[in-house]
Amino acid sequence: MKDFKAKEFACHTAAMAETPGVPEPTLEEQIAAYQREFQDLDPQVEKIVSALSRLNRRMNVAYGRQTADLGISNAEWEVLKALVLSGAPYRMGPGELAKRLGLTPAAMTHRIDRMVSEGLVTRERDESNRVRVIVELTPGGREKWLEAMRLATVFEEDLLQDLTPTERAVLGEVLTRLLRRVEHAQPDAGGRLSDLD
Amino acid sequence: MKDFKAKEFACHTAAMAETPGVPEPTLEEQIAAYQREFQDLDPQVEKIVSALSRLNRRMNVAYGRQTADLGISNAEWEVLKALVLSGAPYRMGPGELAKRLGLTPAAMTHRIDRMVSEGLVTRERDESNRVRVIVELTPGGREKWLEAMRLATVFEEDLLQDLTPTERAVLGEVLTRLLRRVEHAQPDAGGRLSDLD
DNA sequence: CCTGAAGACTTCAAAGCTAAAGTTCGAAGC
DNA sequence: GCTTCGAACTTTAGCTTTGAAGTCTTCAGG
Repeated sequence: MKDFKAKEFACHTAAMAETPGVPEPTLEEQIAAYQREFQDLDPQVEKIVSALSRLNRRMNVAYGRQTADLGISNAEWEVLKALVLSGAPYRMGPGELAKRLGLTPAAMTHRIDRMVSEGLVTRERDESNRVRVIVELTPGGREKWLEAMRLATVFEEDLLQDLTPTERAVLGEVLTRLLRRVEHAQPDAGGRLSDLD
Repeated sequence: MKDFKAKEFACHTAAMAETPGVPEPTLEEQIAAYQREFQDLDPQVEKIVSALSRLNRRMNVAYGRQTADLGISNAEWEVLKALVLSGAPYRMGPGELAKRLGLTPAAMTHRIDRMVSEGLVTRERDESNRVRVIVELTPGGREKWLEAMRLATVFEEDLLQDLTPTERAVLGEVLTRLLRRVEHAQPDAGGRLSDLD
């Protein structure tokens, strides 16, 4: 099952000292700094963009901890997710997976290697077309995904807990609209850089 | 100035074919798949979370392209940003920078190496305390940041263009509230995984 | 002074990713 | 039937980042 690294940041080496000198700027402080250094900036726009970015980062950290607790990495969770969402027999080719996750086929090969050795998926040649390879989720892999999902949904519900039904509806609608806008302006690949839908 | 790689994804090798067989699921399709595979899931919550994540990814891709056009990487842009936001003489120590960006001191050392060789920053020992090192933004580095900022704000304004003033206000307020909630629940480090405030 | 301890970087080996060059299999021509 | 092209992985070389082990500097005792 691999060594399974601690996965908790901020511990680069044995001791890392809390560094009282670097208090990490709040969102408000940061926006003030932006305005100081770059005059023609709409603070409202910057607030939205910065909050969105920070929020996403925090969420990824939270997901990373949860999956780490389950003994899988965030990278592995992404693969499990793609396979589960593909439905039914939970099978995909490495190339298809690579495209879905936004990484190169080479990286996919290695990632699958690891996951096969951990029993999360199986890899075999398609006998009806021996150029193809089939990656299939194992029951254990599916169970891991379910456990991760249970943790994730609890976290997400908790995160949105204070929002009123109206706020939730508006937030969902507005974000979807923004997403459509970028996807339309940028129809190509999804690229890398933190996926985790 | 380095080779300066193409930086355009989706071109893993010479030809990459548009792959008509993998249409990339829409947000709606994906949520439907989630509900199929995981019954007790609130579709509204999932919609918000997924849209947020996808939106963030697209934005990072957009930022990456813009900075690439300027001849700097996204990683370098983050360093420039931290230095500019620190204000005044635009100086920070490598350790401080590392903490701010959420990477290890080792990675910071290498990143600074590259940026020094590209003339974006200078590195020298603090003569009053020779254990410390001072990284200082060069005028050229500051100019790069300004150019990147100009592009970024144009993109951001364009992204939010369709939102009414009310929607902008609500979105900013709600996102800030969510951010406060996670930051409170998770006061520690910011971790890695796509920064880009 | 000299020594020991702690702090702030840097160096080193290993992991994971990308780009580019194989490798293998299937399908279309001649 | 043999050859050539193309598709779908895999392998190789080079980078960036991490974790752990130095190196250098400062400071507190003895």
